[in-house]
Formats: sequence, C-alpha cells, structure tokens
Amino acid sequence: MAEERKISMAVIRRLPRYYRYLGELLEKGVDKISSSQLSERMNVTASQIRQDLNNFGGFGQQGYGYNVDYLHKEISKILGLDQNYKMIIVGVGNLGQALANYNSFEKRGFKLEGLFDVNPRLIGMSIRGLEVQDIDKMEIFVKENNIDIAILTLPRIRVKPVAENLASWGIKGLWNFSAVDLKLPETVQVENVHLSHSLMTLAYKIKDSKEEQ
Amino acid sequence: MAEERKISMAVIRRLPRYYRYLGELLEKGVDKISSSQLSERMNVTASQIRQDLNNFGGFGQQGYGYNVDYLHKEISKILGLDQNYKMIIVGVGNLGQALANYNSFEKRGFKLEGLFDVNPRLIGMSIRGLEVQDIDKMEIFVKENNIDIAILTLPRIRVKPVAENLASWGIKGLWNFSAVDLKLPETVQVENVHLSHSLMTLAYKIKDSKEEQ
DNA sequence: TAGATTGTTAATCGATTAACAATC
DNA sequence: TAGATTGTTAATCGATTAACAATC
Repeated sequence: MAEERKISMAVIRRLPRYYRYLGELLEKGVDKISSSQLSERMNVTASQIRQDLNNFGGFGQQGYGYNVDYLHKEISKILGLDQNYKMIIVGVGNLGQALANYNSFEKRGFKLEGLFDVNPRLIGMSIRGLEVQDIDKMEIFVKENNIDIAILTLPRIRVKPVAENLASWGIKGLWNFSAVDLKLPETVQVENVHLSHSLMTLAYKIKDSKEEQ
Repeated sequence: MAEERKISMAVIRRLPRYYRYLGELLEKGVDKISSSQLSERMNVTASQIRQDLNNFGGFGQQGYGYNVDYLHKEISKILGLDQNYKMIIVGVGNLGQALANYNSFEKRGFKLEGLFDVNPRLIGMSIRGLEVQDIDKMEIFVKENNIDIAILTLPRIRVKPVAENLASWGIKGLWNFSAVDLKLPETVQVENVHLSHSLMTLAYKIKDSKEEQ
C-alpha cells in the first residue's frame, strides 16, 4: 500500500521545461525523441532526463525512445495540468492588471474568475470582461465559486492578513508576487515569485562575470 | 594570486532573502543578530547562514553575532547593489508597462532609461516620464547611453533576434520574461522569469498536497 | 574570566552522472 | 537477430548539517 514517494522540488521544477520542449517538438511534428536527443537540445544530461522521468514511471520504450505526444500528456498529468483551476487576482495594480490581461494561462486550464481591490478608483473597472470588485466581497465569492488559486499582487504590508483569510476560506494555492514569506497551514500551497530577488541575482551575475575576466 | 572561487547559484539565490530580512531588522532598529536568531526567523539552519556568509568572508564577531547594518551593506556589495544599472524595457505590453510603473527597483540603483516597442499604437505613449520609442532606435540608444540591462517582455517568437542584437551591442544583462531559453555569448548574463513554469509548479504542489491526505 | 557565538572542518545527506543489464 | 535506448543500480559529486576549536 505504502506508495514510495516524496519527489524533490529540483525535479518538479524541471518538469515545466520538459513540458515546454516537448510541446515545441509536437508543434514541429516530431513524434519520437530519445533522452540523448532531448538532452542535447535542452543542455542537460540524458541521464538526468531518464532519472527525472522514472520518478513517475516508465514512459519510454527500450531501443526506441519516448513518444513525444504521450510523454507530453503524461507530464501534464503529473503537473496537474489536466485539471481546471479557478483563479482570482487580489490587488489590481500594475502587475495585477498585467496578469489579468494574460490569456495564455487559460489555455492550460487556469481560469480567471474574479478581480479584487480596495481602491475605489479601480472597483468597477473592467478587464477582459471581469469587473474589479471590492475586496469586502471576496469571502463570499471565494466560497461560493470554489476558487482554487489566488494571485497576490498587492502591497507587501497587506499580504499577510489577506493570505490568512484566503487560507481560512479554503483556497488551495497562493501565487505570491510580494516580497513576503507566508507561513500558512499546510492546506494551502504557496508559490513565490520574488521579482526583486531575481533582479538582484542578475546584478550578481553581471558583477561576477566582470570580475572573472 | 589565484582567488579560490566559484560560489554556487544555490548560495547566491539565498542572498537576496538574507538581504531582505536584514533590511527589515534594520527598519525595526535591531542592530545585532546571531546566526541562530536569524535562522529561526527565516526558517533555515544557523549553520547554513554561517556557511553561506563565510563564502565571502567573516562578517561576524565571535561571541557577539553579526552587526545588522554592516552585514546588510556587505551583502548589498556582494550582490552588486552598490552599483547603478541603466535599464531599458523591450516590449511595452501589459507586463512591460507593469514593470515600467514599478518604482521600487530604482531604490536599489536600477534606473529605467528607455522603453521600446514595435507597435505604432504604443510608440509615443508616455510612462512615468519616458516615451515609448520605436525599436529601430534601440541600437543607437543602447550604445550611446551605455545601457546595462534589458528587460525582455516581448512575445516569445521575437525574443531571440532581439536578444542577439542586444548582446552584440554590448548589453551586460538580460532579464527575460519569455518562455525561451537564450543561448548567448558569455559576455551577456541572462536571468529568466518563467511565470508559466511557476504557475505549473503551483499546480503540482496543489495536486500533490491533495494526494497526501 | 566565563559565556556566547563565530568560522571552519568533518560527517551526512541528497542530487547528479556514469554505467550497464534488460528489453524493445 | 543486431542495434538502440531505456530503466535502474552504483559511483561521484556537491550541498547541507553537525560539531567544535578559536576567539571576541
């Protein structure tokens, strides 16, 4: 009964990249690929690809390789992309608006259902057919519509209480764009996008490359 | 002479987080902290903090701990935040506009100097005092103004040639928001922000947490 | 001085790579 | 069948944690 598991985050974070490359191959009409061919394209070792995939099962065929379409579908299942997710955006400032205008998330089953803000100037505004609502209405909305994911694009000071509320209302995931580390019950999954960290890392890389000459 | 180096990216990517926590402590007026106090706040081991810092030198004092202000400044130097960086945004769609409106980057020395797009409807538009310019004018602009960093927020198909041009014009870093892996001469440093990857990872975490119950 | 906490070495743990037997 | 390539075990490498001597 006891499923051996606990796959490392390092592996998981490589899956979207495999998924992307396989999608591109699919578009090009390539129907089979070996781990070594893929490794060359992706600049990783063939060994790593096989190890990564074999965490989830044997998707290939000895002597042949991997069927691109099949592997692509399997990875999408592993990542949970065969599901649909209902999302809301909390904080409709610049970044929130930008994400609201993205339509590519919907292709993968991430459906935007609501927009919320405290700012009266924004409330009532419409983005891609959705009206920005007062954040006071969020509790009822989340509960009634069974929202899965909240995109947090609000000022860092306001994030903590909002996240805690959302957690208590049964949200499953938070996509957090604020420079705050959230400590929440483990019923809620948090994925952080720390843009400032990323930019600082770029600064380091630039500095470091100069020093190497 | 031979400086022993090559610090792993794992270490580097933790530095901005240390930097952030130290900044918060500074705001609170805390002037000293031990690795174990910091480790508790940050949810990492004290040992890791000391190891990480000692890659760059001894910033603490036995029996005392670390001076918050000093350590904060030192980390900022390590990351290269004591420098100024001139940036441009290439692709002034939703995300490009959102980033253009961010003012917090400037506080750390990242100065936005120009905006570029191909879309005639966007050209001439003004964001925070900067006019969107035709991408044709980018070469001269980058060279004349010694631009350090280009923020790439353009459609994935257009990224590759633009990145290659920028590289040849002497840009030092690319902050790439498109789902493309760039292969460029090592004079150019690339930092990717793959939002779609991040969202897929969140989907996995949600799926995985459900399965665990 | 005694107590505290660093800097650093050594031990452990995990992740990546290499190798090869299994098998299509 | 022979050739190719996977799945998987074993070897290596690197990163994290533990331990403790140095020292403030």
